[in-house]
Parts: sequence; structure tokens; C-alpha cells
Amino acid sequence: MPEGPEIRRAADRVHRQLAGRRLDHAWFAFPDLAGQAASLIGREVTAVDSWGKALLTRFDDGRVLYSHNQLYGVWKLHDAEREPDTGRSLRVRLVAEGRAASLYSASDVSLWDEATLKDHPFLSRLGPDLLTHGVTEAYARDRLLEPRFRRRGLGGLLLDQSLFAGTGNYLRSEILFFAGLHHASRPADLEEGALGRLAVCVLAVTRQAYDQAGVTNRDDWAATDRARGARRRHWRFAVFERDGLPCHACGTSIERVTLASRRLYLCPRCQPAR
DNA sequence: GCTGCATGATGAA
DNA sequence: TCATCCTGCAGCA
Repeated sequence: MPEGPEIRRAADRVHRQLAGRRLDHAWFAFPDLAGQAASLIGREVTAVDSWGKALLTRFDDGRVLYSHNQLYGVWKLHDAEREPDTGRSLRVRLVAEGRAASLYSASDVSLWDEATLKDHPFLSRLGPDLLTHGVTEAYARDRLLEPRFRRRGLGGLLLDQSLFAGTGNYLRSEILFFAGLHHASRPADLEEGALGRLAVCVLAVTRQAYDQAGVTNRDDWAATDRARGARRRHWRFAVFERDGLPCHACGTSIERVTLASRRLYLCPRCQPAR
């Protein structure tokens, strides 16, 4: 569940499972954390939130459990006495008043004090979270025009977590498609209308992915694809992983290119270069 | 069983 | 920009 919207949804679920409850069990697969598990017993989980692709579990003594799922991590909720049947490797288990949340496969987990969290090597470089930091279209537009961002190609820029935290590889393709922009365009080159459209789409596509569990395709287009019997991966997105299929807007064949070592999908007609 | 790829991120060059 | 690591899994013998 890699990109910001999925992590936010995971944080919501873990929050509902644990928040307001006191831990009666904690377990970590990481040697440097194992010794601290006992000190969390009896602590109340105050909130579980996310910042970009990082998930933060907060305790009432000011400590914060940082976890990053990278490509593989997954949180499972379950009753304390019922072991989930996954073939995955357990990395974190938190149990509060009989309710458990288990993190599998993730390898980047650490425990911090709230005061030192700002020094975290990853968090300290993140830009604002598109879902939780109150980013407005006007602010997003202004941020894209900041000197450190304005002359960079959008394809690379949208993956840079210091611009906006949470956008990942599928959001990059989807945002650029809905904004009608080519990945080589730079914020500084865009006319005001295009820049505004980009700011709107950065927010709207990310929020839709959150609201609709990762679906970024337009509702009616997705419905059309579903009616044709398309698999989820082909109706979930407007362009991502749809190379060779016709663009919903113009019928042109969707193309796949590699940019910044990641795959990027685009409609060559709706997103012309320059 | 093996290979390659993946919604991520880093560090060396 | 590329190789590398993290881990799981789809696709193919």
C-alpha cells in the first residue's frame, strides 16, 4: 500500500483500532527496538496519522513510532488472540485492550520522542502532506514556483517528496494526465492556466485516491471499463498501466516511457510536449 | 524453482 | 543516473 493516500487510509484504520486504548502488548522484530517494547506497555495510543508515506503511531508519553512501508509493508488489524494468516514476516505488533494491529514486511521502523522527530532523516526533508497539512490550491501553485522547484521537469518533480509528501509513481502519471501536461514541462514554463490546473490536479487526484481507495480514474470512465469486464488494474487508473489501450478522452493509444528509473504512462495527444 | 519486476528511497559516481 | 537494498509475487519453466 505504497503511496500517500494508501498510507493515510492505513493510518485511519490503525487509529480506529488502537487510539484511546492502552497497550497491553508490544513486539518488534528489530533488535534495537525490542528492548523498548516493554516500556510501551500501559501507554495509551493517542493518535495514528501519516505524513506522506510515513505512518506515525503516537503515544501518551510523547513517543512516536515511525514506520515506512516502502513497497512491501502492510498493516493488518485483528483480535489479539487470532493470528492473521499471512505468509509474511511480522515486524511490529501492537495490542491494546485485546485489539491488535500488526505490521508485516516493512523494514524501516523506529521509535522517537516527539521533540526529536523533526530531526528524523526522512521526515525532516518532507514537504507538506497533501491530505493532512491543509494545502490549498493557491499554496500548491506558489510552492511549484519556488526557486528550488520551478525549473525542474514535472516527471521528476512529482516524485520528490520535498515538494509534496505522498505523491508516488501512479499518482505522477495520473496527475499529469488530468492536468493535460507533459512530464518534461517545468513549472516556470507553464502559463497561469496550466499552472493552476496542475495545482488543482495534484490535490484533487490525491484526495480522490484517498476517498476511493486508490482509484484515480474518472467515475464514468471506470464504469465503462468495468462494464467491458476490465480487471481492476485497468479500470482503476486513467493512464497508469494502460499502455496500448485507448485514452478515454481522445482514443489515442496510451504510451509507456521510463523516467527517473520509473515507468510513466501518458496520452501523447492529451499531454503534448512543450 | 527461478527470474524479473514492483505504488520506494538511498548513496555512490 | 545507476546500482542497490528492502520483500513479495506473478509469470514462466
